[in-house]
Amino acid sequence: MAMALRTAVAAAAAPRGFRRLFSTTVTPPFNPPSASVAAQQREKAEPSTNLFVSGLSKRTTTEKLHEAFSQFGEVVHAKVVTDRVSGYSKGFGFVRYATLEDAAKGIEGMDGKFLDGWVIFAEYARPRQPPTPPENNMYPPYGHQ
DNA sequence: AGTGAGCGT
Repeated sequence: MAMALRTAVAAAAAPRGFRRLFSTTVTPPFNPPSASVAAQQREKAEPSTNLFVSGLSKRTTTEKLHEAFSQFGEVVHAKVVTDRVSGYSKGFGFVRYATLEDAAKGIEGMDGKFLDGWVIFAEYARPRQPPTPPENNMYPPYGHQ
């Protein structure tokens, strides 16, 4: 009985080692851009009229942001993100141009430039979160089925 | 906070 058991254990362990040998010969599948949403969030967003501006001075206001980016196109909306309770700037903001061409010129003209003594970064903003959460909160979370 | 990478009350 003891020998049969040891044989069974050895037979079960062997195939795992072979699988590793064969797995190295498998060609890795191509990874489309839509493979991982989380990884895509770390990459630069595709061209948009909306711009994400970071590296701002804490003293830079929405008006200053609007007027600085207006030199390179028609700004339809600009906003410095501030803390709701303290009211202080978080050091970044958003600028929306009227057209994609203006947005491109805005990046070319403002990215890496100085604003209020700080080097700012202008890039295309990522699409925002779903603005309309579905009505699926009527029932308590983690509740039983 | 005097904060210093980030994606919005």
